[in-house]
Amino acid sequence: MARARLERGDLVRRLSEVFHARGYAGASLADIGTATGLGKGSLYHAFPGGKEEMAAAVLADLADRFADQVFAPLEGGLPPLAAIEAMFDAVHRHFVTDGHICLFGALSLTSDRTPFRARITAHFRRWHQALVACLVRGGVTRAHADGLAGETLALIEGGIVLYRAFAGSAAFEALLARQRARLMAVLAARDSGTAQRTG
Amino acid sequence: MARARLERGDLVRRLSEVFHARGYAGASLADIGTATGLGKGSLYHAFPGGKEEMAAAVLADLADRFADQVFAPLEGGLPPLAAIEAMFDAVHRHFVTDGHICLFGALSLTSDRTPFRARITAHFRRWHQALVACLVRGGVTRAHADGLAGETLALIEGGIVLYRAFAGSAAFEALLARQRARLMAVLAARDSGTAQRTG
DNA sequence: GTCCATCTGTACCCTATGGTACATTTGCGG
DNA sequence: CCGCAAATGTACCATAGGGTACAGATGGAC
Repeated sequence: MARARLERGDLVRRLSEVFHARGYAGASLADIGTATGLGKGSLYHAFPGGKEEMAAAVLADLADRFADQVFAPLEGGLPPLAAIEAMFDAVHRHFVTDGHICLFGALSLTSDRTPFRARITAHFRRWHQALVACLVRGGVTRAHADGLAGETLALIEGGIVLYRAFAGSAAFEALLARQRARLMAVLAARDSGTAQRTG
Repeated sequence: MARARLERGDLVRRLSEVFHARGYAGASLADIGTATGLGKGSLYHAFPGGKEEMAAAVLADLADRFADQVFAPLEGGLPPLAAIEAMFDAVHRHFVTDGHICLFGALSLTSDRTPFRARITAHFRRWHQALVACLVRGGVTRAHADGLAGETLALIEGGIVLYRAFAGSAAFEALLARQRARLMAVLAARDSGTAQRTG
């Protein structure tokens, strides 16, 4: 069998870049062909479902990455403090170091009736729940954890908007550091039994 | 002269809804025609520049609204506390009551080289600066104000992402209330001379 | 009522779009 | 070296895309 020119992982990464740069509706097959160096034949061989399947693959890849690097630490047995540090490290690595975008967020804003709506909701819901659970394990009340988790997600997603709007990661990185410190402080306070409120 | 079927304001609002629902690239002239009830003739009469001019008009309208309802209170002579309340009221009204989206944020995420890049940057930069200036007038140090302003913008933009992802405004409204309270607390603390840190 | 600029719908144009068909190449298993 | 399935490029298709041309409708000014 003829070897594929691109490993599937690389191919999906290229696709991710195209959708990132042009948006789903804005990414034409010609763009995709240029970005991947592949003709339609190869693309439709790899993704018989066409553009929609390509985007689905990118989303699935993103979901996997998050499952491994973000959700697993939060949901797993790691101590809450370490889990949250791991989450922020992963987020920083993903969005700053690797220069990715949150395609979930972009698709969420872009179109009302995207075929990916369910995936988007599931992604954020899982992230939120994992973070809440982790904070609760760290001794935070559920109500307080709920607020903190929503705030954290919003800061990250909004940070990415500003990241792109300002064409620089400084503001985004500052937001990450700030929220990381806030969560650390809350957990530390709970740990030492103090009833201090930070929200 | 024949009277236009739609006031320009209404027309722009309809356009806003279409771009909101489909994204810029995803909104076809057919969609726009359906949403406005106008044929191409009328549309191109009102916007000779086509789709791009339509989107520019929507953005200009949005910018005007923000200038009036958000920037003016912050930049004007209003007491900082009242100005910030006004800002949150306007944001709530705009995004929740009126059900609008932040087209700036959506466009920011969607495509790298959009012709609206400069407008997007300008919008967020002005908002950020106005908020910083207002907080500084309220006695907050510039560095602290800078952090708080970035955080506030990110929470609002990220809140909109979650708003749409969860298909409900509850989380967004909670975020608004939370951040409003936080800024109020900071200003109140400064006002009473306390050195309390909240970030 | 007439006039004329404004406004509007329709028919049309060219291009780019997503998608298909298929002949050709590639390279592992034997 | 051969066979064969995987992988690929090219030519092609039907349609929808944005945009233009233009004839007709509209309605205030006079």
